[in-house]
Amino acid sequence: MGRGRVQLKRIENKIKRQVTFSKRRSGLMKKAHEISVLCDADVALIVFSNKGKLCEYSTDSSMDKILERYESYTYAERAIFSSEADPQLDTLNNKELQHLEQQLESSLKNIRSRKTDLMLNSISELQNKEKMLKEQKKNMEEIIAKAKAKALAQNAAWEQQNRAPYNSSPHHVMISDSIATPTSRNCQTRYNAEETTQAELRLGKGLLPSWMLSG
Amino acid sequence: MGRGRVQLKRIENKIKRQVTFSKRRSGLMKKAHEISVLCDADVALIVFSNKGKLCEYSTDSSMDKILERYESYTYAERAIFSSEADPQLDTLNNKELQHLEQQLESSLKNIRSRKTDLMLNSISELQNKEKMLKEQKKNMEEIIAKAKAKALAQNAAWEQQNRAPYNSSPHHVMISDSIATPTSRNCQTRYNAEETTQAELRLGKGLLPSWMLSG
DNA sequence: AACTATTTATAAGA
DNA sequence: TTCTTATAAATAGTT
Repeated sequence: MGRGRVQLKRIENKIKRQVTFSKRRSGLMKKAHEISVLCDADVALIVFSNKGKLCEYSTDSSMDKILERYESYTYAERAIFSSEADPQLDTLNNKELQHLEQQLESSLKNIRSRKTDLMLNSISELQNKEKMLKEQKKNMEEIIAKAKAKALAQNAAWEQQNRAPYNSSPHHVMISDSIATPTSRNCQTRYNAEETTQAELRLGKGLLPSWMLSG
Repeated sequence: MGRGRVQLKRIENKIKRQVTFSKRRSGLMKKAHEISVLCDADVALIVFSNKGKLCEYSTDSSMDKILERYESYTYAERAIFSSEADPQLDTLNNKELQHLEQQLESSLKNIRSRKTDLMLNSISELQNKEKMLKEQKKNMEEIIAKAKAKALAQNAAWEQQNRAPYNSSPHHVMISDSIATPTSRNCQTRYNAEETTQAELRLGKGLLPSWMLSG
């Protein structure tokens, strides 16, 4: 009922899921109320959102009464099942379940840990690359500075040797154009980059990630 | 939703009521299932028909679990409300603990999700930086190449103007020394730096947030 | 939080 | 009950 067909599977987008939940919850509550009134039925509806928030609806005879009614209704079934079941088997099953739970938790832990490792490796590699590139950049800047100095010295020597200004001037201009201007532009962008890096390092070296505290 | 508008009041005609109940019950169950799947919610739906027949739906975590969860959830609330009257409530029982556990699990979920987000952001930022630095590097390489070409051209001009080899040679050597040789030398050191740095980073030395390593 | 194009649910009829 | 169909309602995507 909407602009697109809906696939019956978990909505992965968190925002979308939240919105859909909100809309459908109210729709569901409304329908629960309607069937309750129209058909004179006792309805109890309990919904825990993905985040653990509780929403409930119950016919005016109240939630507790309906749940009690439910319990008593299913009591017979339960009695049959529990009397049929061997008490020793029951215990074993419980233990088995506990064991299974622990195994699953352990697996989950491993998966999380591997995921984290992968991401950390990725970050570490990128940090290496950054460092490397910065070094290269620094070196090249030095080279450019040196070259510029040499060029200037060369021009000076040229002028001195020729003692005529008419042909030394073009050379000087050409070289400073090709070296000086781009260098200063690149210095600008470099400082920006360093600022962001410092912010990140502060995060990295910090004792406690502040976001953990905000829940 | 049908051929006529529906009044929200008990359907007096018994047959009609029965039919409507049957139709709406299945619709309600369907919707309960849908929100459960789409929004990853825990849903428990209990319907007693006018005649006392029980129909139920619950998310696969089972009716009992959800009802227990509901009890524990509301138990805490009740405990809080009556805590003024009863000072002995600080003893935590199973249900309270269960509720607490669920709340903590929910928080943990959020924290994990935010941690992942942060790491992904970090990776993305570093990738941007890498791109930027590579661009800068390329620019500088071009600049160096240009400068070198200029220098060579300048030397050629010098030689041509003076038509004497004795003073053109020193200039040429000087310039190629200041540009070509350092470039290759710096490439060498760069690779060394990369190797040692990577070893250090794998150990999480300094550059990595320490809290990430316990993962 | 509204809007609206669509899909879905369902009331009535068979 | 079940199927069909006209129509009311719900709602997905959008603003």
